[in-house]
Amino acid sequence: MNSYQPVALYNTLTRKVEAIKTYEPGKVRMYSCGPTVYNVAHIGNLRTFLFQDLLKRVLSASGFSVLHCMNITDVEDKIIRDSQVGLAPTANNSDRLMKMREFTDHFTRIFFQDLEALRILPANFYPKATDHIPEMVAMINELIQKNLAYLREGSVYFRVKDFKSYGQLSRIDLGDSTSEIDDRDEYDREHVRDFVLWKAAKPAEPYWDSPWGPGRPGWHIECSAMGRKVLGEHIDLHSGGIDLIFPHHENEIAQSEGCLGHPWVTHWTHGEFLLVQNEKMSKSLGNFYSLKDLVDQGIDPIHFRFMIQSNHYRKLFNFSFEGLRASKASIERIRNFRRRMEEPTSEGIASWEGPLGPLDRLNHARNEFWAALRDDLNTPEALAALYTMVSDLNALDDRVPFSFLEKQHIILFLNEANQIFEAWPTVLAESDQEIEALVKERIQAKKNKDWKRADEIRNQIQSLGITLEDTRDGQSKWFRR
RNA sequence: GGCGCCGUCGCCAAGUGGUAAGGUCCGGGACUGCAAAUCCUGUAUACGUCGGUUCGAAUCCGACCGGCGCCUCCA
Repeated sequence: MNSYQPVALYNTLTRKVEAIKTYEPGKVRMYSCGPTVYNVAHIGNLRTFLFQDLLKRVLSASGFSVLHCMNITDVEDKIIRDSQVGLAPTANNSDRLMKMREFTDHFTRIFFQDLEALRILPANFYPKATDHIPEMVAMINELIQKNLAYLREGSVYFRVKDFKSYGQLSRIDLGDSTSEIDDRDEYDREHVRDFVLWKAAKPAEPYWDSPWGPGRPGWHIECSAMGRKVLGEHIDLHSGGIDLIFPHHENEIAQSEGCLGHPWVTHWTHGEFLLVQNEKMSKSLGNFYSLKDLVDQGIDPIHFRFMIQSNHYRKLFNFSFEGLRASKASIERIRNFRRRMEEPTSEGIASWEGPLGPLDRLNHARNEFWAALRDDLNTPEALAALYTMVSDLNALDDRVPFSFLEKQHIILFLNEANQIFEAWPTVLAESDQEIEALVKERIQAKKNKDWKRADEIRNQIQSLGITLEDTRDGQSKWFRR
């Protein structure tokens, strides 16, 4: 039996922070709404994926084994619109499907590159919608048999009024029927709230054959069908951006629970938006930065990762380059401290005796760090505990140098924390013969009080991305930035 | 119009009833050939405004102001 620490997380379903309950002890089945691959992801999308990464890492570090499934939406209106450009009106369906696949493959590749650059842990499964048409068709059939769906002109719709708990997640009041008044619906549904499960194909659109004629799945059904196939009939955790609460997640619940006849997802969790210049980012507004845009400006993806991870996932966050600089400086502080702990210990340094020594302070910080993360992923508070420890131990080490053992314990904790933040190295820096030689030459120049030559060498070394630090004993340390 | 979120030091941000964590930036000092790193240090009488509840409120209640989101595709 695994031992694990409870993790509390805000549940959109209950609007409360509550401990994650798993269907199977110690094992979290987690489903995340992934990208719609009709363009490169913008940094707002990436914030959501970073939130899911944070959640997974905290769960893993707390002793849970996480089975994670993230879908790739590779069929949808915009994908069809943008992928069919250049095809002759007479093109046949297999050409159209192939063209669409080429189009989505391109953006899917970029998506995975972004995940890698941001050190987002891969999911166990990345099912694609177009690979699961039969599963979706089967699920729609089930809903029709249960009288929760109906056919209209080659399309199939979910009958919302017959799913009694509809609106439980988004708290939408179905009693408000004013919206029906001006209903002049293009799809001829029974009710405006009804949503499409299967969309009849229009001319010159790629399609799949179905019992209801040629068409393609509606947007919501893929998550219900693939989640069920991959993770089963009881999902512990389902996550996505806050905008997916309605209608997407509400509709997923309707479809899945309509079929299963029992609750499907225990814990729903949603990440807040990222704003840029206090405005919502969206692909349709065209005001978005991609990760590549940042990299082209010389920004390290890790700095972006850290900036996002140091803010609470349920709070609106305004992206700024100033914030990025602050994040970079914060990371440097931790890296500097880590390097200090790696330095060799002088002869005869013993460990602290009595209370309030470095290990006591370390343990205090460690407890606060994990408690904050396990309390609804409170990263700002977790990092505050870490920074406080860094300041505290820097000052203490100035007065009473740490022993080798003490430093080793501190490094272990930094490695532990890095399992979440992935922002500082966990291995010793490598050495380099050429740099070593230049540093020796500079030390000699310093001894000769040849400051000009000493500064020359330092500039040369710095241009290689290396920083020098002179020490009291006339030696010099160097490391890569 | 309906539902909901947010407003804490220049910037970021924790704290949600007991008397304002932390980071960053900027200034002063120590150390230093100069840097870098590190340390020390620099009045948040104060949490959008106004009222209320309370022995006590940034934290609860009400009103108002400001910003934002969802209700249609959206991370």
